[in-house]
Amino acid sequence: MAVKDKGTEQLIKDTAKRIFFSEGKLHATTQDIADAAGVNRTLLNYYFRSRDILFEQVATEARQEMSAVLDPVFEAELEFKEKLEKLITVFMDQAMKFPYREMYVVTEFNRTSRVIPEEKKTIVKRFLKEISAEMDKGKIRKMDPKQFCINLFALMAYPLITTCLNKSLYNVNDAEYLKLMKDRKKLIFEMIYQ
Amino acid sequence: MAVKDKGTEQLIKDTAKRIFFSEGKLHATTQDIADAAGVNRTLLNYYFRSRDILFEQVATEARQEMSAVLDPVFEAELEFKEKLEKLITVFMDQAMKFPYREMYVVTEFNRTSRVIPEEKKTIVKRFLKEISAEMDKGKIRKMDPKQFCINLFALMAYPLITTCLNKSLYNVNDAEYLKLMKDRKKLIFEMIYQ
DNA sequence: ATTATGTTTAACATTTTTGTTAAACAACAA
DNA sequence: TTGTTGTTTAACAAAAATGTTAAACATAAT
Repeated sequence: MAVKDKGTEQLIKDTAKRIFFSEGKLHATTQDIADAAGVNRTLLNYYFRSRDILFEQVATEARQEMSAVLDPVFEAELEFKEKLEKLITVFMDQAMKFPYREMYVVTEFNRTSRVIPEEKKTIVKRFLKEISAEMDKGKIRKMDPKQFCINLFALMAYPLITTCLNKSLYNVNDAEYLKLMKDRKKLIFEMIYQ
Repeated sequence: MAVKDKGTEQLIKDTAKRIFFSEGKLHATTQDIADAAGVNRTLLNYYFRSRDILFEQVATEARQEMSAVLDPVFEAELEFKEKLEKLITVFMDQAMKFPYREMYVVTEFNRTSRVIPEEKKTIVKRFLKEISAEMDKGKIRKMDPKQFCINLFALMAYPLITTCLNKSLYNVNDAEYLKLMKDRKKLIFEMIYQ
């Protein structure tokens, strides 16, 4: 019945991630997750003690996966232009796979007002400096570098957390919306980098 | 104790809206709402029969309020440039007051995959045509009009649903973030209209 | 075959959240 | 006063979600 390859513990976590981050059911119950994983609900307690711990663990891994993918790009020794292109590609590929992960992190953050680790803030600060330097060079429109950063992430993240609404609003099917999202990579770059 | 001016029923709805849309506690319990309103929880059942009905009613009003504010702008007899400026001002003022209303509508939409009324789709179609015409005039960068629309709403909405996260990430206080958001009105316009 | 170990299950217990009822209360009219 | 209406409350009931326990099960080591 259950796929035992990677072990039940991993299966449960993967299922929880799928339900939360791919299907967007951010408030699924332990029973929902157990059913989707094809295991007895008790196993969630056996492996994770409590629902809160499972949720926290999954959320932490979500943040870590996001960092694991983005940090190397932020810290890469690349020209700003290349870094920006890379960032857009990497972020959007992730967000297309887990359209609700971003939203989950945001809502969780609102709920708990978690503290952002200094190391993360340092990365952001360095990126803001790079943006500033690029503005001085005249490569991008002059503005508060924070605004540039906010624009960038807004353009990347929002269309993916509103996928469902947009498909309905603009009358496009899955394939067409996927194409729109793929096209956005180039489009976003052209919008913010001149 | 309770402010009885507008009646308890209205007080409960207003409190629910505040908790959901201003404070972002999208999954507050009936007890949470009753406490915040300073009334007995039973009153929520007395006035609304069930939690679901209260939630549905509040969600419906949220959509109506959003429409009441946005539709007149969409349908106004204005030059595209003026319409766009107006739209940005109106939408962002609303979103600053109820930063989570947008997110609530999105998550609710994901959960229930509600059908969007034809009348709403018509408004969107007309707006897309206006965008198209403006591109032909060379007033805005050429692209799929849907992409233009997606960009616009992304730039307006996302920074407000990530307020909490951004303040922490960029080390800015409430006042500074408010200024950033106010400045965005002009900035967004300049970004998408040349 | 037996023991030991980790895994899974069913049955039960607890907690949290929601819904119902009947009675108390206040304001007002007859 | 009494009755009427709508509002509020406390006590209770029910449902939903979560957590615990002990026993069954499988597998491999002794």
